[in-house]
Amino acid sequence: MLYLKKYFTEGLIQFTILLSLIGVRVDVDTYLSNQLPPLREIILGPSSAYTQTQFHNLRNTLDGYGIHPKSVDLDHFFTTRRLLNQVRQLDRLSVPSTELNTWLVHRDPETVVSAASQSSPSITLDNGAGLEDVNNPDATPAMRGGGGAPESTYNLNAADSSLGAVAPEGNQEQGNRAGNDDLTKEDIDLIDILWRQDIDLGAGREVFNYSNRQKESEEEKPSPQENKETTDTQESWRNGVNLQGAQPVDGETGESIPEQLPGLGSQTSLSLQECLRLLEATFPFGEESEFPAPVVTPEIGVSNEEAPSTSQGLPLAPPLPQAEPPLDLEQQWQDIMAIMELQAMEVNNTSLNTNSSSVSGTSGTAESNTMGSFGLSSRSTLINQDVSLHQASLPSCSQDFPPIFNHQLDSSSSTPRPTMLRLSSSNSSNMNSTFGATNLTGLFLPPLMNSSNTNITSTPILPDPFSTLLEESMLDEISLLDLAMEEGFSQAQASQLEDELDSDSGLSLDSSHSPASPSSSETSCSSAASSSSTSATFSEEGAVGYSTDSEAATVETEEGAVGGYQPGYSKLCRMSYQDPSQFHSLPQLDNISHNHTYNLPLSSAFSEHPELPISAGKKTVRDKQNSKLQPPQDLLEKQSSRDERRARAMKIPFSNDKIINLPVEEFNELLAKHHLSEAQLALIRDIRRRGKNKMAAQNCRKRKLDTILNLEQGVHDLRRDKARLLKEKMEFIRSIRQMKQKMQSLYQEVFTQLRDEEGRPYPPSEYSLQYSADGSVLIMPRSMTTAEQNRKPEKKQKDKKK
DNA sequence: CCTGCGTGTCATAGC
DNA sequence: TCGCTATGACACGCA
Repeated sequence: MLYLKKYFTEGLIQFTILLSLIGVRVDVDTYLSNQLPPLREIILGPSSAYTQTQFHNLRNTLDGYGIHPKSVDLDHFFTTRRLLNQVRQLDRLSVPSTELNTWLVHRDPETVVSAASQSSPSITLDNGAGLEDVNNPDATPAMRGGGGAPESTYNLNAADSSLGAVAPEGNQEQGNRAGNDDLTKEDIDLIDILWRQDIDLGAGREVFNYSNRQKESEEEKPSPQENKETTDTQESWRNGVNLQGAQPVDGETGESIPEQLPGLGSQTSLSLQECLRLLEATFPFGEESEFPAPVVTPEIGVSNEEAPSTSQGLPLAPPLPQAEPPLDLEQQWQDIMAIMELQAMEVNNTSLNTNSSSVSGTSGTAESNTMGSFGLSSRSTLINQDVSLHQASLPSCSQDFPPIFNHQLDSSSSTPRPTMLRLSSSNSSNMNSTFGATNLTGLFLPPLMNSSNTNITSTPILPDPFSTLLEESMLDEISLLDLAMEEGFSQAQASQLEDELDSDSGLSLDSSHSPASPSSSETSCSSAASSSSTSATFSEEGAVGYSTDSEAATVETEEGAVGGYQPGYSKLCRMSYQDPSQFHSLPQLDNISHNHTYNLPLSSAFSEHPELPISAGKKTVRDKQNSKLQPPQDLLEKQSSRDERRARAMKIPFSNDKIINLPVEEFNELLAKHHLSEAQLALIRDIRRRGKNKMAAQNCRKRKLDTILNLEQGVHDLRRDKARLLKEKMEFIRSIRQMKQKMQSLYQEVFTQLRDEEGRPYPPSEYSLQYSADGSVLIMPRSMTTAEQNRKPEKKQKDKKK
C-alpha cells in the first residue's frame, strides 16, 4: 500500500507537471473528492468493491504504453493509434450511433436480461463490430486500461463482464469519444511527443505480458459478493473474448486516463503518458470545460463490479450488471448539453463549487447520515445526468433494473461535480416540498456554505479530500439505500423486478423449444399454423394428409366439405403432421422422436382399391424403415390401424379415409351404393366415429397446447409491459431529478447574484430564498422564517424557467 | 419396472 | 333427432 501511495504521489506530481506543460488547469480535487476508484483504492487500500476490476489487464494491452521501444509491436501500436485518430476524427455522432444500433439488434427482440451468459457473447460481437476500425487485431479485451476510450470501455467491461451491462459500454464509449474528439491537434501532438518520451523511458516489458496479467486478473476476479451466475458469465465472457483475440481494443493511447488509474496498483510509476491520457480524458471539451464525462466513464465500468461489493447486504447490487440499460444517444447528448448549461451557470458560482467539495469532506461526519447519505444520493443524480446511463432507450434492457442501475452509478460516482453534489445534499422529500412550497433555503444551501472560497482546485494533493474518501465510501452504501427509497423502489421491489425480468428473459419459453422437449413438435405446428393461417394453399394441402398425393385434388374438395372446428387451423395442424420434414427444418426439433405423422398417406396400399385413398394409419419413420425388411402383407398389417384391419377383415369396399372424411350426404350415398351387411355398416360407422374423434382429439390437444402457449406469451407480454412501465417510471424520476437540478442551479444563480444595499452578497448560511404564493421569490434570513425582522426582505421577481 | 409422453379411443356434453 | 365437435378420462405403446 505504501508503494501505491508513493506512486500515486509521483503520479500526481507528474500529472501536475503535464498540466503545466499543456497549460491546462486541472482541478485535481474534483477527482479526489469524487472518489475516483483507483485513487481511492490507492489511498485507502483495495476495497472489495474494486478488487475485481482487472486493472492489471487494463494496462496490459498493446495500445503502446507498455511496448518496448524495440518491440515489434510498436509499429502495430502506432498503426492502431493512427487508425484510432482517424476514427476519432469522424463525426462524433456517427460512431456511437452505429454502436447503438448494433446493440439494438441484439437486445431488442426480447427482454432477456437474466441470460447474462446469452448477452455476453452478443456483447462481445457487438463491441467487435462497433469498433472494428479501431480494434487492434491482436489486442485482447483484458488489456491495459491506458488506451483510448473505447479500449478502456472494453477493458473495464471485460473485467466486469458478468454484469452483462452492454448499455453502459456504449454510453461510455460515446462519452469518451465525444470527449476526446474535442482534443485539439496541438494537444494530440503534444501528447504524442510526451508519450514517446515516456516510451523511451521504458516501462517494464513484463508489465505488459498479457498472460501474466490475465492470471492476476483471474485471481482478483472472484468476489464473495458476486453470485455464481455472475462469475460464470464473467468467465465465459472473458474466455470468449480471449478466444476471439480480435477484441475491440483501441490501440490509441492518449485517451481516458481514469482507466489507467486502476493500473496504478501494478505500475511502477505514473508515467507521463498516463498523465497525458488522464489529461486528455479529463478535459475533452477544452480547458474551460469541467465536464467530467470521460472521468466518469471508466468508473462506470468499474462500478459494475463495485456495485455488488459496495452495497454489501443490499440485495439490489448483485443483479445490477445484467440490467444495464443501453444508452440512447440522443438523450445522452441532451444530457450532455444540459450539463453544459449547468456548468455555464456554475461558472459564476465557482466559489460555491469549490467550497461545496470541501464542505462535503469536512462536514460529512458532522452532518451524520442524513447529510452524507443524501448528498451522495443526490450526487448520483448528477452522475446520471452526466453519463446518461439512465437514458436507456431500449426496452429490453433499460427497463430492467432502473433503480439498481442508478445505484450502481451511485456507488461508483466519481463525477467531479462538487457544486451540484453539495447542493443536492438535501433529500428528495425536501425537494418535493420545494416545488410545492416556499422554503428553498434548507434544501439547496448547506448551512456551512460560505461564499469565501479557496483555491483548492489547483492543489494537487490535499489531505482533506483524502480523509473524506473513507467517509464517502462508507456513505456510498448508505446512499444506495437512500436512493432506493427515494426512487420509490424498495429492495424487495427491486429484487422482485430483477427476478421477474430474469424470468422475462424468455427462457421459460425457450425451454419449450428445447430439442428434447416433446412439446416442440406441437409448438412448431402451432407456429406454422399461426404464421400461415391465412394461406389458402395450406388449407388445401391439409387435406392431402388424408389421401395419397395422386388424389390430393379429389380429396381436397371433399375435405373442404367436412367443415368443423376451425378448418384452417386443423388443416394446418394436419399439414404439419403429415410432413415430418417440416420439423427438421427447425433445428431445435431435430431430435424429436415422436411420430406426428398421423395422416401420412399409405403409399399404394390397399391394392384391392387402388382408386381409393388409403385411410390414415400409424406410419412412422421406423415403420418405413421396417417395411424394407418385411413382406408386403405384414407391412400392410403393421401399417394399418386397427380400424383399417377391421375394415379389411370385413371387406369394406372403400377406404377408411373416405369413411371418415366424406360429408354425411356423400357418405350416405356411398353406403347406399354398396349393399353392406349390418356388421359392415356398424363397423363403418364406428370407423367414421373413431376417425372423426381422433381428429377431434388431435385438435383438442393442439388447442390445449396452444392455449398454454398463448397464456405463457401473455405472461411474457405482461411482464414486458410491467418492465416498460417501470422504465417509464424511472424516466419520470429522472426528469424530476433534472428539474431538481435545474432548480438548484437557478437557485444558486439567483442567490449568488443578490446583493444587499451595500452591494455585498448575502451569505448563504444566513439567508435563503423562499417562494411566495404568487410566484415571487423572497430572500429571508434563515433564522427568521416566521416573523419579520430588521432586514427587510428584498423582493425580487425572477422568471422561473424549467 | 417405473415414468413421462404421445396417441387412440370412449363417453359425454353441447351445438 | 341426427351429425358433428369438443373434451375429459382412460388405455396403450414407446423410449
